[in-house]
Amino acid sequence: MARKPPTKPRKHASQERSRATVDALIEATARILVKEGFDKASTNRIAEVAGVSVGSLYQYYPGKEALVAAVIDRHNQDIMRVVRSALAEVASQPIEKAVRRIVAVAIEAHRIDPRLHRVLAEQIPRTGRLANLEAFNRETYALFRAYLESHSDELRMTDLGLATFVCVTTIEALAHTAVLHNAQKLSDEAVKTLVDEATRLVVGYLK
Amino acid sequence: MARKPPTKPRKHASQERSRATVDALIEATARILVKEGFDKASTNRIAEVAGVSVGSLYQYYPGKEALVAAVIDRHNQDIMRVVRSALAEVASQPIEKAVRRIVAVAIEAHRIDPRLHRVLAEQIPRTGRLANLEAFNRETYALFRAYLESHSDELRMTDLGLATFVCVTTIEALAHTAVLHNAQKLSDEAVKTLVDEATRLVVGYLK
DNA sequence: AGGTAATGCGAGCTATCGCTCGTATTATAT
DNA sequence: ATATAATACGAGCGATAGCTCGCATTACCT
Repeated sequence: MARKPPTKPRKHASQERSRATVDALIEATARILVKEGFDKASTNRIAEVAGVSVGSLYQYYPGKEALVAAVIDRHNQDIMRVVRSALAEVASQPIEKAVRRIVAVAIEAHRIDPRLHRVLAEQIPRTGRLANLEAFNRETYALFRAYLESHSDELRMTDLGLATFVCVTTIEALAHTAVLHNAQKLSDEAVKTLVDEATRLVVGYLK
Repeated sequence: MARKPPTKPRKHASQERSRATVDALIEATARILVKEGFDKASTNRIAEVAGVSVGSLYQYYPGKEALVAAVIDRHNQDIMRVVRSALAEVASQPIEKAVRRIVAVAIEAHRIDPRLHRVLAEQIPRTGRLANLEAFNRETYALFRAYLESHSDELRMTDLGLATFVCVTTIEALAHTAVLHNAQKLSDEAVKTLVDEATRLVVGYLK
């Protein structure tokens, strides 16, 4: 199988100057990924775009995979912020209303910088996906499952783990596919119908 | 954005000797993808593993992307053979029975050489996915939609295009995720429950 | 002010990649 | 048997990648 290059930062930048450098590197990586594609994201090019030398780059990151991982991380945090707050806000609502909101948020989340999201979705498998995406998924699973548990009286199933798997996978796939592969399906009107459909699908399954 | 390298074969091999060469190249590409990862699949390495010279490789393919595309093609044809026959066999059955079978087949299809499937799923975006995966999806969509049309009296929705999108996306995502990310969920028993759940999900949505 | 640590620099080494091209080998046709 | 086309070979070229290292610059401390 494939090897796994290191993705951890090297030196933890302490002064402010260096933090600016690190930011510039991550930002440059994101820009290149979006505007030039993964293959052009060489360490030399990243450093150039960031207005920083390769040497400095290697002081903070062991290679380009680590930079990409950092970008993924930042993006995931943006997404998780939205997801977390939505699931908190919805905790005490009945299933129908809650699911509808969750579906809407899933679509919203995929629309955070969708061009970056697309490139990352394509490239995540090639990077240290373990820590990043897996952690992201675990948290989503945990949050959703917690919701189901606290509303188990409204449900008809016993295996909440399985139910979580089915719901999260379904919602994520619908949002993902709609946003990334069917850009035209995204007039506000179309989003509304999609939310309706997905909600019916999931709610019908749950109760 | 990124450019798109050519993926069409060059010379159409006519003699038998050359067809053997082409086969060896494709087979070697698949083996390397599975056992060493996408990054190691250089043209030099592919030729080496195939027991063929680089020169010969470039007589038939313009580059490694084309080889990968060929592997994808072969794999997709394997899958589509299964999917097509299942959808034909199911054409006259009622929704419940048909969906159950389709879900089972989706899982089966994902279990055709799953290690190869995984690498391809990861790498398809980087290749000429247009012709390959898009064509595959179009056919799946068309086949499934045809089924829905001929059973529209059992359904309660009007927009069959949307329904197809929802069903195909959902079934594919559940099968894909279960097979690729949750290998342990795949005891025969677990597959059975998963099929049950997915069937309930989709059938409940359709009628 | 002077000293030390942190940060930044970038020419350039090595490795590897994609790919070509002149040549050798094998098949087919007559 | 000879000619012609098809196929195979692989050394090696130019490009580019990842990465290091010795040196320059800037910040911090007392």
